[in-house]
Amino acid sequence: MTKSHWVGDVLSGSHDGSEVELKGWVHRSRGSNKIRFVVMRDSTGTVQCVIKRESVGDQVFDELAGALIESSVVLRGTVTPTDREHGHEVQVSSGEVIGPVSAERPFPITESAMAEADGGETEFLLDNRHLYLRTGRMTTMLKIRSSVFGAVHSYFRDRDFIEYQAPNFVAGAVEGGSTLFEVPYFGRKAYLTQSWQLYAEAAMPSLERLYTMAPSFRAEKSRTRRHLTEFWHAEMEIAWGGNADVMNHGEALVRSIAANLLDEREAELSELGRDLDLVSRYADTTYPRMRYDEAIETLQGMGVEVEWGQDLDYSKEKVLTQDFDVPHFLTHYPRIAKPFYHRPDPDDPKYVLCHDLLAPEGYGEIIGGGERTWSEKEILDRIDEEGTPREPYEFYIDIRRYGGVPHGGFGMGVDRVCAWLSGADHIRETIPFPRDSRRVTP
RNA sequence: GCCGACAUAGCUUAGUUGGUGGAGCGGUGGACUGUUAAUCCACAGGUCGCAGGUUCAAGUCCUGCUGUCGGCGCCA
Repeated sequence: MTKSHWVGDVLSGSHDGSEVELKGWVHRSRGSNKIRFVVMRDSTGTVQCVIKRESVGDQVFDELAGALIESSVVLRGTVTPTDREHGHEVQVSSGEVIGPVSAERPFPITESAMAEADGGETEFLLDNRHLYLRTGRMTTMLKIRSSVFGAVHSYFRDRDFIEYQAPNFVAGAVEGGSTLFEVPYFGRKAYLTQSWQLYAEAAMPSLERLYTMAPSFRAEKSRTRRHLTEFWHAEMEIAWGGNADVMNHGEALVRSIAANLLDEREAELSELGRDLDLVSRYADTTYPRMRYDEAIETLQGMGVEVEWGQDLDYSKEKVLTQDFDVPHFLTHYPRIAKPFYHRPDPDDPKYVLCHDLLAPEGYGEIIGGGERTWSEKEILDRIDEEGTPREPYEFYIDIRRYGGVPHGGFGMGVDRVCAWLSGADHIRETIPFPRDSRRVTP
């Protein structure tokens, strides 16, 4: 039952002049009662198949002519090169419908639904996400997504990082408590994890270089093109490394993802209308680093009202990044703006050793990371200074009690990187079944 | 949590100062031997989101509700 031939190979000319058996779905169908053109789709592309009544006989012709859009079919025939639009066609000699589509319930996603969406997403398409997945745009995006995921794994594995898994049910928060999803847990309360980080630090003394790519959950009621409540988080942690080491990995990772996309998915990027020169620039250029103070001065110089000590919200980020043509690192935030696990800068403890990587074109923050507070005294001071209770973090503090070492790591929003590199209008376009504050179905 | 917009056929939509809701796509039937979102003819398909109100009369005006979309705060 496996497939012997693929549409992509027909299109590339590998099967010119030979017999093929194509298995796929009817993308479009048109014709007369003597000749029928079925544009067949499989995961590798679409090809026009020509069915003539005189060649296949009445029974086969009528069966295939009656196959509505998205019916699954098998078509056998000879591949012929052609000057017409597709370059290659299949002259069908036989075939059959495998999974019909009934006229009472035709495939609901029509040209009009697609045309209006234009890469964006209507309520209708979100409601019919399970069917929208098989359209050209989503298929292309999912291939790009797969390459991004593959590039992340390759980057870390090529550098001897160990992939390491943390639990998804957790007892405490990494970020602010208000963004936690609470779930019933046998009469107690548990939460869905927001980050792998705290549990990764526990394995840092064991593995020294570790990474993961896993979902994180944040109950933010954010309704923006950059937010999901369930998003894919690529995180890493290294022992014996400081802020700059971590940042170097962040930059190298993002650049290798861009380079890999150009290598593997140039055609798909072009299909989405992405400017390949931009992606090349993201792969080839060094990402500048700017201290928080410098960013504040720049913003103030632009007339933006911002005070030292404030975290930079998206409106500020947007102004700051509008002139950037590559991602920029922002480093050394004031310690009052960041949580306790960020290590204060020994040169000036007003600041912490951290960094955010801001993507250009308004795609926002794609990486957040830094050096961890690693001595027992320092971590206890910072927890108390924040007014955070110690109890839930005892296991985390223990890591410092038994041979603490300098270490650090970052988290990268994989879906955001997909959105940015593909030029998507909305992060939702990059994930099969997006989850946000108002939608958990389908 | 806050601000804004929208809701008409399966889809995309038109609908004027309030006066018997139209079209394109998709579907059905028919015509057509090379179509490219095929074309042409015909047909079917509507609780105008829900509930009230104003009016002789509401898709249209008012109020409430629901849902969705966009944005902010927060973040990756």
